[in-house]
Amino acid sequence: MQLHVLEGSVAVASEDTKFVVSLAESTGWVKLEKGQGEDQPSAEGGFRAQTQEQFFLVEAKPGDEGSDEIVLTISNLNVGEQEDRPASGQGHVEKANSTDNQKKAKGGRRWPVGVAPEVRAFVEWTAPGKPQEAKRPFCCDSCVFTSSRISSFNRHMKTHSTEKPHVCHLCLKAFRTVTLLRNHINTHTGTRPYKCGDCVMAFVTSGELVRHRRYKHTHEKPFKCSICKYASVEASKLKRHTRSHTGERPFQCSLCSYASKDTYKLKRHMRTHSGEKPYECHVCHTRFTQSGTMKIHVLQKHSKNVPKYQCPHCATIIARKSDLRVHLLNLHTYKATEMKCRYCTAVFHERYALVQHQKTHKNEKRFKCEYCSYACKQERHMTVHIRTHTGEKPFTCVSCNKCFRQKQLLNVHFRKYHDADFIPTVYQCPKCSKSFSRWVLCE
DNA sequence: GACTGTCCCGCCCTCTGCTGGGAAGAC
DNA sequence: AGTCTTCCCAGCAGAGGGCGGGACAGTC
Repeated sequence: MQLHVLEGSVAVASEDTKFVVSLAESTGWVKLEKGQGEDQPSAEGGFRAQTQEQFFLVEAKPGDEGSDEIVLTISNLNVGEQEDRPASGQGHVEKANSTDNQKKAKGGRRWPVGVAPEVRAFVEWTAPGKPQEAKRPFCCDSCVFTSSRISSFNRHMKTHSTEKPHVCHLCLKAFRTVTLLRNHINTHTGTRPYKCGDCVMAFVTSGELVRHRRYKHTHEKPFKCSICKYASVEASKLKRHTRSHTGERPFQCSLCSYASKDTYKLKRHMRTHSGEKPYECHVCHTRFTQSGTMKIHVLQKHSKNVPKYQCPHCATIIARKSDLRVHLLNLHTYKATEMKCRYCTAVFHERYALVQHQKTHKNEKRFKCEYCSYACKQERHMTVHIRTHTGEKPFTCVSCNKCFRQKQLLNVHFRKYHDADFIPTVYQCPKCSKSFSRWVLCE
């Protein structure tokens, strides 16, 4: 008996015979088990909607003696395609670090060597209990890929291969397809076929142009955050944004406890360990770890018309916005606890008001002598003045025991009368040329 | 096979805001 | 002279925009 299997359907020799396709693991053969398949796809299953038919050669043999089984060998008629293709298991191992949707290898059956991927896909598709994914019968056993077309499936299976036959003659980098190689070579030559109609930008691939247009012109942001209003042009940006909600920090510093939400921040953070300062001020050649820091430096230090920030509550002008914030926090924030004036009984809840109030005491001669009308601004001056009333002279000369009310007076006395090296300052009047011990201008 | 759109990773940039050390002035 | 306060400044992290480019699947 000879059967052929149309893509997505089973053609059988007898109209009233149904078969269950299963794998004989020990031999690598595929069995069609006769007569158990009420829930199996029938020949009338209706999967003939393909434009391109792929044929398999199915050879039938009698099963074990006494059994009712018919053993079929299914082989791909497109032998030439298969011969160049490594076993898919190998491809799966190579692909283990590939993209997420490619990573999720299914934990299905172990296929013996020599069973063509198409056969596996078809058998998987017809396996008992397998939900019928309508019109996508070709399922990769190394990942979640499914396809309705054998051509797409065949092409997909090559992604599990390491074969990259198309090599760039400029940098020797290899690619799986001509298209990829061509795009790559365009990056060498600067060829940018996809030009933006609204600006001068041009790109190597159409995808880059589409993305550019979304960023710059259409502002279409298809990827929307389910938690906040954030929306992005790219899925990766939404993924990065989502980490600000989840707190996830996948990128761990190897030298400290810091972990970042994206690779760039980790790279930037590593400069704090290496001491690298890649940004140099073109004027004073000071180096900085971040470009933004340097930019602020240049603006504040080397630019005319430096922007200043006026405090909305007082006349203070501050160079940096962040410092204005500190100023507002320190001086203009309401404090529940009362702040008392150090000179009087007034109380305030805002530090700025307190400081302003205390300045009103600044020129006050708050210290008044209880013996005379003398008044002064500082307590230490009053202390000295009080001695004129009490007669107290606490500073005594160690050489002659003469006493003084002020330390400065004692010092002057000591230098003048007991210091052999003392040379008195002489002030000469420019008019009469007379000499004086202190500055005097003659009339 | 070629074209196209999508996805993903990576890189770099800007803007923003917080922090702490140091200088300078006030007290 | 010592202490306190304010401002200047660089360091550094958070968040997001924009682009480069490789990989891959759908379609013709």
